[in-house]
Amino acid sequence: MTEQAATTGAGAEPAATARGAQTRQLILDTALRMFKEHGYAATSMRAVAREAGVAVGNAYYYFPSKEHLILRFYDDVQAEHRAAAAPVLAGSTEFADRLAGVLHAGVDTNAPYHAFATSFFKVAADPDSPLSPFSAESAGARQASIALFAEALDGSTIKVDAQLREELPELMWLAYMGVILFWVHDRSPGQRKTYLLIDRAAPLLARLITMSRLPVLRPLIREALDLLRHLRHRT
Amino acid sequence: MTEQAATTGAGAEPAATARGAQTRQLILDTALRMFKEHGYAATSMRAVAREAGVAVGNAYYYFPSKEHLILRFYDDVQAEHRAAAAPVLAGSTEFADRLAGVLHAGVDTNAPYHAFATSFFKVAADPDSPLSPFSAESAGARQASIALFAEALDGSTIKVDAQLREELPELMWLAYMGVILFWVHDRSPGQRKTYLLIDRAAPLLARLITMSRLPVLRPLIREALDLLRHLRHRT
DNA sequence: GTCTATAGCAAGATAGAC
DNA sequence: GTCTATCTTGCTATAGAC
Repeated sequence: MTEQAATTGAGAEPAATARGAQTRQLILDTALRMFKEHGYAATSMRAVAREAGVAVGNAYYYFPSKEHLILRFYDDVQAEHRAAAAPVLAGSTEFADRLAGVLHAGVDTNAPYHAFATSFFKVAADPDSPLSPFSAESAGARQASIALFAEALDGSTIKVDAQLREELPELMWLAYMGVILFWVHDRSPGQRKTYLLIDRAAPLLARLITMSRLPVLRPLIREALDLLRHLRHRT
Repeated sequence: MTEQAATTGAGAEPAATARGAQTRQLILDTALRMFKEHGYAATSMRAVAREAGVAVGNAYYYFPSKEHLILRFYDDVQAEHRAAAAPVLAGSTEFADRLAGVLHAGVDTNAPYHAFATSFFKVAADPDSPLSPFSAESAGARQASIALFAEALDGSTIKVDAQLREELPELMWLAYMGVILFWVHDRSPGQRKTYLLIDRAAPLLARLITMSRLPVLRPLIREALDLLRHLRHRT
């Protein structure tokens, strides 16, 4: 079992001594609890500090900004995601099952936070925010997540066009982002529509990927991949 | 100049008397000018009020929040989209050209404001906000936009599977939302990557849509459409 | 290296008098 | 409708204690 998700390059948040680590954890836990209870926007740094029994300055000593509190939270969720996905990755070699399983696990780990996920989703939507899934600061968590999808692909028996296979883990991660986007907007009880989407779209994608080697589709796929490579890099 | 864009159901912003309407317009014009000059974040409500020669409270009397100032602005831009798309819709019957043309027009009209478009985007990304493109309140604007894509489709010579054709305008609009999402994150000079995406993805989509009638793809398309119908309605 | 206390800034937003 | 005064909040600064 992999213990360590790659850490976000979020910058040093001091925790040299044991006492320091404890204080930092206290602040983080307090903040996340309050976020869950009252939402992100409605929870002020002053309130977090008061509730945790520390000075405001102390909170800022450990976390450069309010948003960085959530960044840490992302890391935790990502680590849980991998753990939650482990069973299905050990149990099936069917691509559709493995993909659906990892997506399921992703939504499951986020489920307890659906209520306040919306309140900080708008923060994550800002391209300039370190919270953006595309930002440099979240590169660590992103790479760890992509690696999880690579694992889902590699352990499957699906036959994939060689060029497509190279890009597929990142594309699967993109699909995951799409699922999260849907999930955030999903108002059905228990977000059951999101699960419906996963369970029915995964086999569809598996069939489409299998068909990627057909002569009719291959040139289309190749051109799409070429476009993707042009678009990927910044600037 | 088009007076009325489809209104966002953004709520009443008082303009009872003639003088009131004048004051409101003054505040709006001043704000938009300053946004364009210095960006959204760098323009404070105090500065807007001072520049317009009114009190801060007065600005808030007409606009519930700083973000609502942008909303009004966005309405104006939206109105330009249809006008900007008119030439290409009158000039070609090729589906790829028409789709690319409408998408181009959409990005073009937004282009001058890319720098502070992210500010609006943050608000629109919040599922609870009436400004969300998926919200009930923005249904009017959304339908108008979808109608524009329906026009792009109907005026083209492309052959489409009957069931797919029914859903295609909405799917094209969804693709447009995706393009905007990409555009907001696009840091390349002049957002040239967004134009690259449009110009190369549109022909690809056209080919894919044409192929939707092939026996290999048809069942896949049918199932995807069935899923789409299950997911569309709220709750 | 940790942590407190307090003061203060600029900004978004509001209350209530006129 | 319009103003002034005030509140709240993210965040910074400083100075010092253990």
